[in-house]
Amino acid sequence: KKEVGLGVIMMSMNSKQAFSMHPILHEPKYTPLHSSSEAIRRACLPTPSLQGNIFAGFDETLLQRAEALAAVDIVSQKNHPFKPDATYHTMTSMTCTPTSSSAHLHHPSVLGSHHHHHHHHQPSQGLEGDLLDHLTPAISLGGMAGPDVGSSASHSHAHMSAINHMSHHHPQTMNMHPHGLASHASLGSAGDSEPDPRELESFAERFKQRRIKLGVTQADVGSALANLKIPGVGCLSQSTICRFESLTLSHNNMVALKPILEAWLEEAERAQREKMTKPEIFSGGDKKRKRTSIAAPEKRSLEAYFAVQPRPSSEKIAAIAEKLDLKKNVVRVWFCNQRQKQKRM
DNA sequence: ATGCATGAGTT
DNA sequence: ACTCATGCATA
Repeated sequence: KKEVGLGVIMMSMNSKQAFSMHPILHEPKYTPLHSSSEAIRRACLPTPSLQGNIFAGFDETLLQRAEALAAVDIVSQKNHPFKPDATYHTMTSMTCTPTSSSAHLHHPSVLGSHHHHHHHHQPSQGLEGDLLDHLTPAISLGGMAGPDVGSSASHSHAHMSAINHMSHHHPQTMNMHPHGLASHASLGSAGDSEPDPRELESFAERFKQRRIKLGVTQADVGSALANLKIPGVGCLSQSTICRFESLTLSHNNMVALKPILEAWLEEAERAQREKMTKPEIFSGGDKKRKRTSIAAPEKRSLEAYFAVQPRPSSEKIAAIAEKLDLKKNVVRVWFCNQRQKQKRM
């Protein structure tokens, strides 16, 4: 896999923007593909095909039932005086974050690739699914302490990450390629990879432990990645580092990030002396985005709907939104995020 | 540590 | 309009 193949692969794929990216800054990208197997995953999920038919007919009924289910406990009074949702985005102007200087450089994705077929979990039903399972408590290392580490927390930087991305081919048809990232050590196997969750799990744990030992915060790691100058890698947020450590990322995402964080770790340990904080470039004021908060009762209803139909149609979303007095977009995004959540490791 | 959101790339 | 990788804002 590796880059060589890339060109070829890309071309074969769809033409379009194989090399997409922005003109200028761009980044090389190699890793590829992701999975595609969305379809596969879907198939694995419970209630595959039937849903369509069944639900199609009873839609409304089901919705009501789901809601009733969800409302069971709240039944009586549930009037919310104020509006639950409020999507206030305050970000007026501009779209992107101001901070980063440059215009946009987005290019996101790192991704990984492929495979997957893991089917996991049980979607719904049990309801919620709350996830917090893991063992590790929270640690929260509050301060870090370490060497210098600026700790400063705030940095802003917008996004710039850039890692690579690619595309892939048709979902079901093929599997694509592997990502090129290195890593595969063992076993050879033909080409690619082994996703091995075990190793990822142990690496994540080791990573966290060594990071703490170095006295570096998750945010510091994220911004320090840019200093590594790895081809398409820019910095990452504290959120992403946190998710990596707690394994709350998709398997592909974990696989793609591992080599990067591994590289940082080595470098950081080698140069234990200065890693510095990034110069924060703050550009002045920004407008902060306000986070929408969905109230508990509404959330319960959404969960009930999700258990019945994780992928509601646009019309259903609209109906749900109206019923719960939430904006349609908020409901749509909630479902997207919920689906993404069940795919995490 | 997580909830809600954005955006590129696909479908 | 969706999926995925990510991030800001926040609990």
